Amino acid sequence: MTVTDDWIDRIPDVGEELERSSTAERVADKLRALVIDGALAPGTRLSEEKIRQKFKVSRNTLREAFRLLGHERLLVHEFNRGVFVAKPTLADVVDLYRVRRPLELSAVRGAAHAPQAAVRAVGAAVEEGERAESRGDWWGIGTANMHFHEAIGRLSGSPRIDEVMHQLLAELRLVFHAMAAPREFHAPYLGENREIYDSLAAGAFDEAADRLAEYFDAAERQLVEAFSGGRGVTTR
Amino acid sequence: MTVTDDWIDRIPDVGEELERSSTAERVADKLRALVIDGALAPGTRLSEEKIRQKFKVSRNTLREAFRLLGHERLLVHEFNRGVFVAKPTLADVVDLYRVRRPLELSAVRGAAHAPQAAVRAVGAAVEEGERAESRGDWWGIGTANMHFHEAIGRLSGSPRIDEVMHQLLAELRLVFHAMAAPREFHAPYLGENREIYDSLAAGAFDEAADRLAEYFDAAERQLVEAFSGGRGVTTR
DNA sequence: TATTGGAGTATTGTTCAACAACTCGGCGAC
DNA sequence: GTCGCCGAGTTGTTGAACAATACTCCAATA
Repeated sequence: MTVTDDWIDRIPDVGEELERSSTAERVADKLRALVIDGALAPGTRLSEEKIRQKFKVSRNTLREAFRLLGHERLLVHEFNRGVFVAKPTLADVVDLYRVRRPLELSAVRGAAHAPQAAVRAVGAAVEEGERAESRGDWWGIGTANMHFHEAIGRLSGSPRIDEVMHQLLAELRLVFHAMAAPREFHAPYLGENREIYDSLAAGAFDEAADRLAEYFDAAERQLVEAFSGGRGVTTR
Repeated sequence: MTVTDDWIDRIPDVGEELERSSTAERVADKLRALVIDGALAPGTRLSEEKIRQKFKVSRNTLREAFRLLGHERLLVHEFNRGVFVAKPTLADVVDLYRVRRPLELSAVRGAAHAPQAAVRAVGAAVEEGERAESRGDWWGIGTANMHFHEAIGRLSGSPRIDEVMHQLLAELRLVFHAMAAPREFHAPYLGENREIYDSLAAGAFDEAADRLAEYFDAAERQLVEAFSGGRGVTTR
């Protein structure tokens, strides 16, 4: 009411930042980390009672957390039987790539409209991977690879695509746990990631997309092979 | 044991069919229908106590249902404040199309690999829309349009894409409730849907995709307009 | 020997009641 | 007109209870 009053409009929308989290969400976060890091092997049954004791929350809250992770497909809820760590099948692997392909490719092809910061984030993920390799951190290479593809998805500037990508990649980590030799999987793609990024940074979007498409073909083929040959076809 | 024992392998995988559903899921189904049909206007607050009385379930079960619908983005859960029927903003509309575009277009472009039944389902949705129009059922036209695009998504043969599409379209119904004149929105596109299908059925996949792309541009433009001009920019 | 049936146990599904933590609106002090 | 406080109402979380279902083991049977 005094002199100017429109400064309020210039404050950059703090919005959701100060979200407090519910207990269920925090429990879900912990559980998610355990699943993704492989501490809980695919197929493991999560007993309500035992987990409840570990986390010291009520059964109801725990069940809410289970629901959350179920929606992310990291856990599967079988009625009256309990929740299990998801155990991706060959069909799941193929399906994951069926979703990633159109989303990531279109993100790259339309990257002309993406902000510079988003492109740079892709580069940062590439470097993260290279650093991890130089210190022999194979799990770090995998993480960096996830970040790389997450950054690519972010090029499209869509929160919903971000979320879908995030979920898909979390599921993919499960796939790695379920397959035969996860250690050597990511390293070969470090070079390709850099090439994709270089094309991208140079504005050669279609070229980057073509390279990415090749990556998809190769990676999917390798995964399918690991599943069929490796260590028994996750019978399920 | 006796003569032949492999008949068991020939039984066509009854699998998931006989899934029993939890109470929470049934409640979620009812609520979803209410939201989609517009019985609950966007922005409405859903009091736990009142809904609980209506549905005669416990508060815990109800909260589980809320969580489910929250994940579908039909409800938004504000911590310590309650759940509200989602109120899509202009940004949401744009985002929805950002996701639909790559998914549906790639589904159509790759429809050569889709089974005939999937293509026929697209045609069935077209006819469903034409029937609805002939009897002046404008809401039915909208439903048929949803089915049309859901069928298109199904061309890609990916369960995950199916699920994403289903959610996106449910959200889109919310958009219609939030905008100015939903009645007249769908009818103009009936003709285009048929053309897209005809191209598809004729095996002209790229042509079908191009038509679909035009549809996206037009529909998004119209929706954005309805949001900006119509009845105040859903301030939020 | 292999299969079926059933009792008992463990686990999940759902409800209920209680209390803590928080939001919202109003009222009074300044 | 702003600030702070109080109280009513709602949500968040817990714990206990009971019903419904699945799992295990053992005996009966063919």
